[in-house]
Amino acid sequence: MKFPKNATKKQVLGEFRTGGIVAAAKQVIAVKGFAAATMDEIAEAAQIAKGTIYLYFKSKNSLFEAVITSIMERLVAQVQEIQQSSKPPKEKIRRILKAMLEMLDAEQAFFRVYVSEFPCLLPRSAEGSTTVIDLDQDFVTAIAEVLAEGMQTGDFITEEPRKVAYVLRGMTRAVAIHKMIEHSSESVLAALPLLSNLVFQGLAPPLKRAKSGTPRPR
Amino acid sequence: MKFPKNATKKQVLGEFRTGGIVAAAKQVIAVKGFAAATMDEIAEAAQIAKGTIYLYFKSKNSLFEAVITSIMERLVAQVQEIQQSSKPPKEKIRRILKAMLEMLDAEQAFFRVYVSEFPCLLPRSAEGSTTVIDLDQDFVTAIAEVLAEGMQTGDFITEEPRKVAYVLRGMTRAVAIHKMIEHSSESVLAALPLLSNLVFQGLAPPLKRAKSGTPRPR
Amino acid sequence: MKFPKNATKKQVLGEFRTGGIVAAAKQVIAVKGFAAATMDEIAEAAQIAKGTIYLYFKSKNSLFEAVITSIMERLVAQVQEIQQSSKPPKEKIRRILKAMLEMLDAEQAFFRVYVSEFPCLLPRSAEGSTTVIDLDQDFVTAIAEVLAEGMQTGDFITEEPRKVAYVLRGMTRAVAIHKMIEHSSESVLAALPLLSNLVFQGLAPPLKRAKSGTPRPR
Amino acid sequence: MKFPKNATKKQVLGEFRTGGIVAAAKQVIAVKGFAAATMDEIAEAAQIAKGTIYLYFKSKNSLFEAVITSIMERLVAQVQEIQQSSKPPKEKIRRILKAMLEMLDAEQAFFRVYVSEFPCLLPRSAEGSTTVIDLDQDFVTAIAEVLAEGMQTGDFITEEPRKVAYVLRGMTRAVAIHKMIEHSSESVLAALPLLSNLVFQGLAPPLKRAKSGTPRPR
DNA sequence: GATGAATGAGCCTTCATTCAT
DNA sequence: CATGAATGAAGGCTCATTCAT
Repeated sequence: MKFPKNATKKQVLGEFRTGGIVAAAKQVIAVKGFAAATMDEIAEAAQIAKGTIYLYFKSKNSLFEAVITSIMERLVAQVQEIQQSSKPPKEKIRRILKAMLEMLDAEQAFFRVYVSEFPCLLPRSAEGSTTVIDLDQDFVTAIAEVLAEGMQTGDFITEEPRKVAYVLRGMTRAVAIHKMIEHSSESVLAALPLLSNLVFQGLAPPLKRAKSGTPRPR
Repeated sequence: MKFPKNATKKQVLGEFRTGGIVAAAKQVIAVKGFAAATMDEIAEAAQIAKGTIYLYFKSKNSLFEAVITSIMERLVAQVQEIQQSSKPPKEKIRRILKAMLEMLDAEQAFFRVYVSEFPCLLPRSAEGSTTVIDLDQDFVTAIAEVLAEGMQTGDFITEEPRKVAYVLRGMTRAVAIHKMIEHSSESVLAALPLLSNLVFQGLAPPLKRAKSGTPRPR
Repeated sequence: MKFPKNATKKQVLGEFRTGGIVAAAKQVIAVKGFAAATMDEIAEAAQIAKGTIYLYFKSKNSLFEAVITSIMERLVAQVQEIQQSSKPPKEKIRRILKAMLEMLDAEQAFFRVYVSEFPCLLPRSAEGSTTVIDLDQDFVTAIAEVLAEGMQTGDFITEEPRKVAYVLRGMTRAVAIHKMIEHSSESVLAALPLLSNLVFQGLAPPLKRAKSGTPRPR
Repeated sequence: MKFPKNATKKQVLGEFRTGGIVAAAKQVIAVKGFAAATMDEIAEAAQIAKGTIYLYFKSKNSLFEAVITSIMERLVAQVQEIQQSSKPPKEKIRRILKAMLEMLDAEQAFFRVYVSEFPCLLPRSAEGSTTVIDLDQDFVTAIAEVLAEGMQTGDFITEEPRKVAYVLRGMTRAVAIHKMIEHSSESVLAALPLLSNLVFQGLAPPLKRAKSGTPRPR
């Protein structure tokens, strides 16, 4: 009666359910925010019974963690792939910025909450898993390593690559916030040249510029 | 029976209570977050009865608005003062960055929520006053005008000063997030050189363009 | 220092305050109903401080009792005067009906609650005084005695004068309810002929009985 | 999984709960009055958890509406059935009076509030449904039409059938109030002959009586 | 006496979680 | 496994009452 297939079936079904619940939760959270999202609404959006959610998630908080994780995992994977590729550091940074901006465009609806209530969830992660924090660390680490690499190649001047990694992320988020508050119709990705320039010049070794002339013509 | 003094006394007492409640709320929110902070806790922290809060604030939301406003007002005032001063644009930007970083150091406990749930509150502000949004707009506008000024003096090259203003703020917040997550003991203000450099170089007219004079010759 | 005049003054002032509070309470209750009327509103309507009410009334309930009493006292006085006058019974009943209808017109605003929540207050009267119940009893008794008198004169045939007294009152109230619900612009008093007729004919000794003597011959 | 039976089971359970809650609410309200009745007490009386009530009723007010409606619906149905029957008008009125008095006996406990705070609830009905007002209108209309019918048959003299309909109801309520206040052990229904007589004579065309003799023998 | 700021018990309502079916 | 009715703890808010001024 118990084939291996059966186990697989269950696993598949399980992942199917899990995915549907997470997707539904993401959608509801995007509209209502973390606190205001109720299990009833999520269950309805997922077209399952409320009790069923508790077969796959220990609690509301663990579901929310899964939601954030599902977004971060993809982004972290992309960034790590870029980091481990064989492009020059500046190109890597450009691609990372691009990936972040694209994610912000894609998850725009969810973003309001993603940025906003995210740190609020950090303490709660302590409950069960440290996955969200861990993922965030992986993300930052990947960027920091690209920066460190760029320092060795002379592309960047950065004494605190980790801190700068946070700053890069903060810059991309800021663009999304700008779009959100000012109701811009322009895509977040459109800010890529602006941010690239800012970063490349900003992190460039100052000597060259000092050599070539004064910024303020007179 | 009705001296001016009497009125003053009440006003003073009123502001005293208001201030105490806001301070208590700020503290509780800093620990628990907006949603999790309860009026009971805030009342206890303020050492008054729960009902008393409602003598000074219409609702939980309006109290939270007052908390955010109390922080933003000071920062906006500083930034506007800097903007209207007669310093060169770069110095203005440096001072604005400094003010933001100092605020983040001062409100460190509250910051987790300030950054985090801030956008979440924007829609709610519509309820009563538009003060929070308005303040935020004033804040961004002040920075954007300094950037615009810098563009005319040739210090900065920025086609979208407003968007860049958001980016500058995002960068300072990122430093606070870095400190928070990595549990750094270093002050947020310590990142001022890093950010100043990044911004000044990042926004500086590119060398080629600096050489050739006007960006768009005609 | 303590003249009799002083005492009088206090008494006068006391009654002045009491009257003002009762009037204010009546007005507020008329608009909001007993339960929804708050001491704050009453105080505001009376243009005094909330605490002052408690100098003259033990509690919200006792204030409400005073409000009802103030209305009933006048009506009871009128009815008793009519009862003790030397008019024929039918004329007395007519005048009593008129007095009740006029009261309902006069207290129209308050009536919604007077009729409505009045019995609800009866149990509460047990708290302090039995005045409201007592007044109501006096009222009913006066009418019942007129009916009894009319029975002796042969004007009415009523085996249960008390019960009929309640019915008469119920009829007048019904007219007020009709006006209230159907939003009639006609005065309640306009129903006096209708009610008089109904009562005089309804309570008149039946023809057969008048002729044959005993109602059930055999 | 989804038999019609299943649906029925739920429906049955739902009606069971609804009925139990309404019954419990009716009982609590009868003792405490509308305003003083708390959801806690009602839940306890219904032997369910407080939250369960909200599965079946949107709010305290809607529960109260359901309570009143549950009583009125039966009465209105009875009265309409009587009105549409083929009895002579006088018999119809007698039966309507009987139905009203029986209802008052049956709902004696609840009556104090039914009469009392009922008009107070009318404005609130506007919130959701107009059912309570509608039912009341149907009730009055049915009676008024019987009266109009009686006018055509020459049984009654009534220029304002609607107003008289209110008066008839007011008379029956008065009997219940009499019983309540005077703590009579006699049933309310016992007043049927008294009221019938009063109404039939009171509404009878006066000419016949004038013909057959003088009301006041001398 | 008069005031009105302060109190805190108590209310309605929500919603995460459970468990019998 | 899935369900969804039931639960009950907890929160925001009101308001009658008190008391220091």
